[in-house]
Parts: sequence; structure tokens; C-alpha cells
Amino acid sequence: METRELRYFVAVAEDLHFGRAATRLGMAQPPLSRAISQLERRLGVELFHRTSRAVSLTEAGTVLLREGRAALDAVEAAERRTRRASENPGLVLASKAGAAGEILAKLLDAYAAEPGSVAVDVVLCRVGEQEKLLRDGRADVALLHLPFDSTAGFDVEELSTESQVALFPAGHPLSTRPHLRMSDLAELPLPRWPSADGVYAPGAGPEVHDHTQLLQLITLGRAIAVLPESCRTQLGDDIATVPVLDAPLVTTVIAWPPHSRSRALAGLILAATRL
Amino acid sequence: METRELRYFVAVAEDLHFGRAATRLGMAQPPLSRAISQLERRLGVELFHRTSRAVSLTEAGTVLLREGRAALDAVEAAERRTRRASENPGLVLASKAGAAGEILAKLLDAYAAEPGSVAVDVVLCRVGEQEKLLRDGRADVALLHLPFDSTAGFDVEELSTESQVALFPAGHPLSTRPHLRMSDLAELPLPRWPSADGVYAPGAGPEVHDHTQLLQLITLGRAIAVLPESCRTQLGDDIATVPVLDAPLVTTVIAWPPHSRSRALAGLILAATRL
DNA sequence: CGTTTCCATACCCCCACGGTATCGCTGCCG
DNA sequence: CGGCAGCGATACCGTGGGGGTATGGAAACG
Repeated sequence: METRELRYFVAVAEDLHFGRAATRLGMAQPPLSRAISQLERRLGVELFHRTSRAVSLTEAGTVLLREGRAALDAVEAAERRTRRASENPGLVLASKAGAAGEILAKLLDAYAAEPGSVAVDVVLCRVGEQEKLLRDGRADVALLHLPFDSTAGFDVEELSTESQVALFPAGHPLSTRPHLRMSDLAELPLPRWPSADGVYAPGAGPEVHDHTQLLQLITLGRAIAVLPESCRTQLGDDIATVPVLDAPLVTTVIAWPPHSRSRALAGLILAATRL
Repeated sequence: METRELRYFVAVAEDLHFGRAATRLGMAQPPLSRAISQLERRLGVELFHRTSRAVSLTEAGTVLLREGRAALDAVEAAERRTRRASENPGLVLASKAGAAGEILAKLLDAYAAEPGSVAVDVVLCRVGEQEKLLRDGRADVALLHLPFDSTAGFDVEELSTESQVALFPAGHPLSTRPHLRMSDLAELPLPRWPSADGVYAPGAGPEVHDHTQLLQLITLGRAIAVLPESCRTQLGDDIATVPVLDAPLVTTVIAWPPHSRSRALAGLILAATRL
């Protein structure tokens, strides 16, 4: 199977429409239809149920969409990492914008002080995006937060664990309580984060994808959030925090793709575990 | 980057010889040379140092060899799993031949008794081969043994932990001791297992790649081995066992590729954790 | 200095991929 | 009920690129 075929298949599988997929791919519809039929013939597998009115994935097609995306990511990663290996020897670290600020600063300082350390580019990305960056080679290493981010397929080292606090606009009735339980927050407008594929679950709270956005919504009284306690250092006095006793503990981990064990990466991980 | 180009590159990188690589690929040498040059031009990266006498990998080439192999495995996995998804709904479980016999039997029985279970094909493979099978889609799930096998990149659940015993031919002087330490075995012909790439470390002991082979060598007095205690159930009375107090504990885990979460696989994993 | 051993270059051919035109099916609306 | 619009499949054509053979040219070796 060629990556071109995979890209075509994924495009069609994503919008379930040959015409639109073809436009996205910058080609005409007939050769795309043909390419997919050929792929099906070569695999000996039907990938789509087609009526002249609608297209849908078969069982096998669903498998190929999942596995094919992973494969394309791996190919892209190979390409990008090769390019980077030749031009600069630095590392790219991905982290959620607004989260892990303190630990990130300490890590960068500690690593920079090591003998033989290389330049570290920091990519601050939207929630949940780190995994994708790590998988397709745009990043070499990432800071993730359990239990929110998935570490599936990566090697990890735990860095720190902390409890969570609720964030209220100053003056909110609950903000004077010494502590809370999750059940106290059940009826409040908790924000909804996008899942790995960028889709939001249906629900009541506002949709957010980074911390700045969230803090602003809280200040405006449009949202309440539960965040790791370390976020306090970034808050002004227009937001009050209250410990939430039964919120899950948040673990910050450093994660990297399991095979890539360069000297520079090993040094960074070592520096991280020694924090 | 197309998988064809990657396959060409990996072939050349593996034997560092354009002529031989071309033969292996079933093509002539000139088009292969050209394909590699094109790849280098498109990537903007030199992958090989060539003199007209010898070929060697550059830094970037080394990266592409590692990442490219992973990418090719992922593509192959996508293809194989898609094929299998369409023809039969069963699972393929990989396990070392000769190891984990008892736990494997119990697992298969327990899972088969579940409602809605599917057929499970068992692939008994050589030591260290399970990871490759899991990565390239020939298996859906595998039994691995820590700390020997690497679980890098897989999701795992621990199944059992056991201590190790030394195996001697009947009548060996050490076989009557109540217990031993690793240092007692330092001078003895411990066998050498192949690493993930099938290469044996240099050393004194005999090269082995499965348990039958090993047991025969022990019976013949040509080797001594340290194995998990559960192997006792498979031994005849021509082999004696002695506990080794400071040998590392062996953990049997069930491992699977992190994204593939089919209903059938989830059932098997559940059955395994309940053993 | 001839010979051998490699990889690169030159040149040719053909297939496969992409484009345009069109067909055929199906659901919708007047 | 018929015309139409939407969409995928089919037919046919042109070209670029991937593969083949022949050969060049550099380096090691006797």
C-alpha cells in the first residue's frame, strides 16, 4: 500500500463524499474514485458502502481509517525528524499553553545548565494537541497531564502530582468555602474541552480550548473550572480558588515516542526526572 | 514520502550496498540509485556518505532508518488488520514458544467461556519476535515477559509475577544446593538470546532462540539457564531446578497496540486481568 | 597499469496516474 | 409522474515518472 493511496482513502473516509474529498486533495473526482476501487481490489476488501446517494464506511474501512491515520502520522514523523536531524540538532518540546508553566521553566533552566545540552524549541499548543504533535514528528517530547491526556503509545516518566482547586470569579458565593466536593459543582457551568479529534462532547458548559480563554470566561462569570493547584501562580485577584477534596489527582508526565532515544532527548528526560 | 521510497531506502540502509539491495528488491541498480538521490533531493537531506568504494549512513540517514522502519511497520499493520477485519473477526495472540504455557492455557479457556468471545489464533514465535508481530499487524495482542521483552509503545496489563530458578542437567554438582545466587552462576555457560533485531551479543554461552532448543542443550550438559519458576511444569526428570534468590522477578504482561480497541480485544484483556 | 568493483549518468520505453467528457442511478420537487 | 440535480462510475486520452539496458568514471588491488 502506498501512502498516496492511504491519503486518498483517509480523505474520502473523513468527509464520506468523493467530490469534496477530491477538491480537498486538489484533484478531480474520477481518478479518486478509481484509486479507491483499485485499493479495494488490491486489498480484496470493500472499504465503503456506496449507494449513488450516500457513502459510508464498512467495518474494514473503519479499521483502515484508524490504522491508516497512525501509519500516515508515522511516515510524516519519519520525514520531519529526518529533516530536522540534518539541519539542527535541537529538540522540540510540546506543552499545553498556560499549563505546566512553572515546571516547564524549571525544566528548561535545569537542562540548559547541563553540559552538552542542545537548544530546545517550545511549542505551546491547544489542549490535547501534544499527542498528535508527538506522533507526527512535529515534537520530540511533550509534557502531558494525567488523567486528561492519553499517553497511549509513548514512553513516560512521572514528574509531579498535585491536587486540584476550583476557580471562581471573585465574589462568587462558593468562593468563601474552605473546601468543596465535586458534587457541589455538579450544577455549575463546567467548561467542555475538545477530545483528541477536536470534537466537543455535547453538554451545557462553554467550549474552550486553552487556558487564557478559560480564565477570561471565569472572570466574566460565564464558567467555573477545576484545575491543578499550580495554576494559582498565574491568577490575578479577580479569581478565587477553593480546594476540591475529591477531584482526581493530576500527574504531570514527560512523554516521548518509544523508539527515539537520541542523546539530547535522554539528557532532557534525565534533567526532568531530577527536578 | 511514498512507502516505495521508504522501502528502497531501508533496503539500501540495511546492507549498505546498492547492487545487493537492488537484487533483494527485484530491480536493477540504476533506478534504485536514482530513487535514493531523488529522495535525498526532495528531503533536502543527504542520507548516505558514498565513495565509489563504500556506502555509509549519515546522521540523518540513521534517523530515517529507525523512523522509516516504524512507519513501514505501521503501514503493513494497517493493511493486514484491514484484511483481517473483513474476512474473520478473530484475534491473533502472539506468545513465546515454550513460555507462559500454563497462563496461556488458562487465558484461552477463560476467554472462550465468555459470552460473545471470538476465535483466538495463537502464534508461538521466537524470543523477542512478539513485539515485531504486534507492530506490523500480524498479531493483535501478545504475552510478554518483563524485564526481557520491551513494552515500548504498547498498552499493557500485568498478569503475574514470579521468581526464577536455575536449570541444571540431572546430577550437576550445583543441582543439590537448596538455593543459589547469580554470582554462583557467573562462570557457567549461560545461553545468549537474540536481541530485537535478531543479533546475538558476543560472548561465551551457546546461541538459542527458543525453549525446546534450550532445554535440549541443558540436558546435554552444554548450557545452564535461569528461567521463571513456572517452567518447572514442563520439565522431565532429566533437568533439576534450584531457586536463584537474587535473580530479577519476571512479570508476565498482556500487551496490545495502543489505538486498537476492538470489542473482542477488550474482552480478551478483561478475561486476562481476571485470571 | 590493467582489472575489478561500485555507484552515477545517459537514454529509452511503457504504464499508471490524472484530466475531461459522459453515463447511470436515485431522490426530490413541481 | 417527469424533469432535474447530485453524485459516483466508466470511457478515453495524454504525459510524466519509474524501471530497464548500456556505459562512464572513480577507487582499491595485485
